[in-house]
Amino acid sequence: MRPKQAAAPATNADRFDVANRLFFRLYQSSNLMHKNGTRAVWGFGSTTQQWAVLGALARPRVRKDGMNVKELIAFLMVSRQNLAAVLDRLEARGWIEKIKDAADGRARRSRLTVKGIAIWDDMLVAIGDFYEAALADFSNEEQLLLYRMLDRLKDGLGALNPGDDDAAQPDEG
Amino acid sequence: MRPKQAAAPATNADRFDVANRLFFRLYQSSNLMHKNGTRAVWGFGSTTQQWAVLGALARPRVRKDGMNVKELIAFLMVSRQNLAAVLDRLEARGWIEKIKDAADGRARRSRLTVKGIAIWDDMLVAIGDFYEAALADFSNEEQLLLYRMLDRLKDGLGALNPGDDDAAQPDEG
DNA sequence: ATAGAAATAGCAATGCATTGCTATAAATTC
DNA sequence: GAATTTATAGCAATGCATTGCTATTTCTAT
Repeated sequence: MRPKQAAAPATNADRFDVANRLFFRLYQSSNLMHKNGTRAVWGFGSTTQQWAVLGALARPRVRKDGMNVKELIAFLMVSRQNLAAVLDRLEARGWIEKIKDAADGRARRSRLTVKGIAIWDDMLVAIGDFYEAALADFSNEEQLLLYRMLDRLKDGLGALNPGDDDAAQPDEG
Repeated sequence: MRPKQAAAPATNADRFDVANRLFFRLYQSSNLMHKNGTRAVWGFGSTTQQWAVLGALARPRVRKDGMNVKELIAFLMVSRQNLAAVLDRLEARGWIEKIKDAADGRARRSRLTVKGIAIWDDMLVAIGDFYEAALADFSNEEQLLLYRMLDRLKDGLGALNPGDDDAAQPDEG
């Protein structure tokens, strides 16, 4: 049973093979990002996951009032239990503080402290160097293209969630 | 202060922002891959990392004689200690066995058992479905493009390793 | 006011991933 | 033959990430 067209369409095996390599590269890239990224900010006592949280809280629109746990979970797409541990470490180090939400008595907002802001500003230099080195082989256009494809991949992977219909897309400013 | 050219060249801030979003999407995609991928093979009692090891050992060229720890570390790009724990779990479940290397008395080769091969064949169906669903929004050409970009990203991230000069690239057949 | 939903906190377990250290056995090199 | 390197194993610690469960406080809807 041959394909009808001579243009050599991808077989199921071909498709599986490409997808397999794709996700394997995702797995390897993620591990390397965490390993070498953590090394890049090791001098500050931080890790990649902590820098993700700090980066979320440092955004201009939320820097003043912080974010509550629900917002951070939606933004970072991690579990509540995982996030709580990271927030506890950041709080213990004095980089963030938990304040009561003025509007909602149940909620507590995590906000950068003065110390946290200072550390973050220093870390930004190391993070910038890390980005530059890791993406040295990519042009600006390619970086944008890769970002957009990873964004779609994230959406494709997120759509597989059974219950999580609240996959709201917070802005990223 | 306006840009000199009307073509709006990328500023340093633009470059940082794109890189920042790119790695954030990598972080999110990886988390989702592990979470939903593990759900996809949960019925078999497996996880994504275990399926990566099984997939490595199931390749035609190594299926008969297996791989030793050093080869697996180079292939999967994980630490020795992490791999040992995963291999122990697979061995305890009877999916792999550790045999003595005929050529090198120090080395032990991890090889799929008959049971492991049977489970892997079943898992392949679930994995194929997972791939299809996660990449439903991508054409064949886009999947190939994304794979190639992730491959380069992996290389860029791997080049940041201080000591690891043995970043040999094993084939993937 | 009462019931239900939502936001947080905590306990417990499993698995992944890293680093650092030591020890043993076998191969290689000199 | 002796010294070094290589491959594996084990112990210990830290951090990330998930799931499942319960409890408390507060807000909202009836």
